[in-house]
Amino acid sequence: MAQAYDHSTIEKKAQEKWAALNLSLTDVGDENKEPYYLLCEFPYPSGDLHTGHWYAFAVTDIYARYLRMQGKNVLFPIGFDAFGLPAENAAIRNNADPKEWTYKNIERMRTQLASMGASFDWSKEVTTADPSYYRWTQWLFAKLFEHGLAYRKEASVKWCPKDQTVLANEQVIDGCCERCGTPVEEKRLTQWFLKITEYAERLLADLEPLPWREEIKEAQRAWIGKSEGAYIEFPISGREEKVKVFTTRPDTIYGATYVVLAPEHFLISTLLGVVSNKKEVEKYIAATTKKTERERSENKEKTGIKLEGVTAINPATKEEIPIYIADYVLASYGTGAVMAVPAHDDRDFEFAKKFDLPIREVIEPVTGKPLPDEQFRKSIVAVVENKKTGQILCLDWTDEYGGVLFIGGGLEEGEDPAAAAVREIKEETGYKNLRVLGTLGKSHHHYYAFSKKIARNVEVIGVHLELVDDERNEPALEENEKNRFSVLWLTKDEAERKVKDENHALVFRRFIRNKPYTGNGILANSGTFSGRESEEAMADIVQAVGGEQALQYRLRDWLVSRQRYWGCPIPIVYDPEGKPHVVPAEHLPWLLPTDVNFKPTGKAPLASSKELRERVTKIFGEGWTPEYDTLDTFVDSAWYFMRYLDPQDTHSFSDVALMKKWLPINRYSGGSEHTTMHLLYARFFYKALYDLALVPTAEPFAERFNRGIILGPDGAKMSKSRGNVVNPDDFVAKYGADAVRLYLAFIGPYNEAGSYPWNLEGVASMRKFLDRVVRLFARVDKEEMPRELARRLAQTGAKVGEDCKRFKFNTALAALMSLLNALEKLQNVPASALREFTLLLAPFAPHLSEHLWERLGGEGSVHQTLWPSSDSSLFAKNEAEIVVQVAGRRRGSVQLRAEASEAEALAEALKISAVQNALGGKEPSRVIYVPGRILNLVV
RNA sequence: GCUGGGGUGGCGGAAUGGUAGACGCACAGGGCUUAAAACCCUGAGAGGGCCCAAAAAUCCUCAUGUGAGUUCGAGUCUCACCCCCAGCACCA
Repeated sequence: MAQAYDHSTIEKKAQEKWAALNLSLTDVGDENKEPYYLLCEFPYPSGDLHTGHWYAFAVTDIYARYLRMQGKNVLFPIGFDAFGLPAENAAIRNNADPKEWTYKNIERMRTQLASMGASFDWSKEVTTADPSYYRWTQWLFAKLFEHGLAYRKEASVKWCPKDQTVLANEQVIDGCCERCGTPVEEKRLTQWFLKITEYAERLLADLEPLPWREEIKEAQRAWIGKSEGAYIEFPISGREEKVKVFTTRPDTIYGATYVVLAPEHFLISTLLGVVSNKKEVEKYIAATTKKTERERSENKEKTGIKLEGVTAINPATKEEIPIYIADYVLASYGTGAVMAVPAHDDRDFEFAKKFDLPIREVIEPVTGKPLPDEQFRKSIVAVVENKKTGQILCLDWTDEYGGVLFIGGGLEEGEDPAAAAVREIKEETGYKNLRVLGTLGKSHHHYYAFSKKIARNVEVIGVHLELVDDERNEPALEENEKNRFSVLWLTKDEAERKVKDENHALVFRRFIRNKPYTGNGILANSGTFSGRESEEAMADIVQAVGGEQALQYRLRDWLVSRQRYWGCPIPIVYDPEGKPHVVPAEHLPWLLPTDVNFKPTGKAPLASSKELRERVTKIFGEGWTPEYDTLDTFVDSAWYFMRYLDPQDTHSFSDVALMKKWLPINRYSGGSEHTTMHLLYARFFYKALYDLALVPTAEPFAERFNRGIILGPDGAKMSKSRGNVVNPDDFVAKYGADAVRLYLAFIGPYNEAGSYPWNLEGVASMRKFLDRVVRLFARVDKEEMPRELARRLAQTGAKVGEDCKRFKFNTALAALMSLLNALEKLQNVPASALREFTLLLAPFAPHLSEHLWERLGGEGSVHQTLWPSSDSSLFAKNEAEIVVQVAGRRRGSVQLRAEASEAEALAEALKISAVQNALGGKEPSRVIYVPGRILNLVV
């Protein structure tokens, strides 16, 4: 074999050595070294280590090893997120014990994780399915319950009919179960919730100062989904009840021409007594509640039904307006009821069109910015449609300020806008037969008419017309309008693209695209508020209609009940009256019973346990009953990083002093798929504990890095069905773990969530690099280190260190490769240079580096040695290549002393013939000189 | 649709406003070899000019999605547009 070393022997030996030296064992009480807590998301013990695991753990391990060489006391723990569905599903399939399945997998994964050379501190291992762990999950749940942060309510929940369980909102993707893809159903059950909504504002605000990548923060913000608005009550005519709505646009209330309730709205049952179309309404509600979430959102065609015989009163206009029920209003957001303003909301507009409801414009859009000395004028913009060809009539203005516009023109004193539109069209195009389809409310347009050199403030009325036939006269153009434009018929798409004028575009959008105006503007038809700016008047309007300013969040409380077996039992028992009580601490861990039937029956598996019922009776008395649900596994993983500090603690979930010392976590490395769920839950949980004075800081993670994903060699996501799954073990066997680590580090930047195809030649090329390193070591000699080489090593050391800090392992490795290229060119390779090279390589290829370290006669382990400190005097260069540019283009370069003066540099530069050529005999009019870098001669 | 992140060779990717394409893959030519593999050396963004001819060096032009702008100098900053990816999405 042409490989220069035997990786299996070397790797085995190195791992044994590290184990004997307790290399990755962290003394968390150490007071001498600076603590650094490096956390990886812990794996689910699915049984086999795949490429994703390697990418997650082996690459982060590089950083752990680097930090140790920086003299840091590094805590780099690992554990298993061991509760969850796959174990239970496997158990159902094989009629086995989920516990056995899980622990067998954990055993297997421990060996596999060790094989990558990851320097985890196994003494801190945590397994969420261990009673010694979940005892504290239960304890923490009890704390939340005692402080009102865990509560029970009957709620409409997402139910997966296949897995026979309730799901969290987050586990529903496009209306389907995240795990099995089955469309979810709605079910009303009494469930446990954690009050994450109470922390919405702080989860949002505390995100701001965190130095995380914007995409991570933005995803969390979107998930929390804050909006500012107001609650406003709409009285129901002749009744006590009121419809309370949430709106972000109280300024549009004068345009609210109906009210809509969600089908689940609590008022409906009362109102059903008085409506005259009770049967139809009930039918509609039955039909919509039967629909799955998916069906509701898939079919965006608006449906709904009017409540006949009852009306609401618009508190602003005092008008009676109809009440509808429609499933486009969500019961779970705001108040489950909305005031509909069809003129200024897309959804209400669509609904109003379908049910033929009045559309009242109360916002006049404003385009352009007010200018000094404006001339006021009234005008029209006419959008003429030829329904036969689907084209729109436009004018192409040929003068220099022109462009494509619709027909526009001034309104004569007292003239009807529609009539003015017809007149303008005739004058400018000659078309005779037009039908007016509709007109729009006013908008305002500020602009500067260059051709006339005046600023204008135009009040525009949009008119929509249809061309009846092609009959046409000569246009009746005024003298100054002749030859200044041509008539143009454009398709709708062309017209949309070519008509740039903002105000014209508004009219087009409204008539042709059938979209309402949803922006701000000047209030109209709004009583005493008419004429004011919509944004500015908002607060006054809320006050005038007796509303209250309010915030709403998209985030819902966290549903944590699961009707599954393999999870942490909820530590709750019910007294004979059915009131919940927490299981007292002395009875924790509240063990998961083993005498259960976990075949999916639609009932919680724990309900089949005789032992659990007897346990409750025995401890609490006759008539007491257990809670049968288990906790969402996201609860288990919301606090595991605290347990790592003190995993065997039997008195507390973690140690106060250690938490104070080690939290917040310095850097949390994980996958982008956990940005919204796990990361948000963990932040919430931590904040709740902070408020109970159980943890020392308000945020758990100082830094968060999302890594990317490794794709198959074909550039597609790895999947068994595609047959593009790469098994890292094959590569480890052939090229060694070090080569695989190197390849994953080199594949792309680790500090961003990109996606990188696995190159089948990649690992081999890394092995080639390592083989070259080994061959280089055969050429070691005792020469003194030349200064130039010492500098090169120092520079590389600094570069590699910097890149490691930024998780840019790809460029760190590139620097090492360049260094190797340079070393290979040397006649004599000094041992001291090889020693330093080994140190720089150690975090990346830990096994081989250990071997080479021994060959060089190094003491102890290379991984216990400090990173080479660089002598800063080495960085001072005495000579530098100065690039010479003429007018910003490179024309050559000169070698100069670093401190050379501009005059010296210029003199040298002028000797270059290419520079002379480019100057063309002229003297440079200006010289820019950046010492040590560049000399730019401007002609 | 909204929000965020991107767009650089055949590919993965590099570049504090200062030599664009580091480093590597794939590729081509050469060496070693009976031969192949392995290994080593060399080349390479595209185009052009120079030349009897070929090769190399040197030289010139064009090149970081498109178009404009700021600057002595732009992959990097500003504006507009196009495209890709991710998150959210009937959230009032």
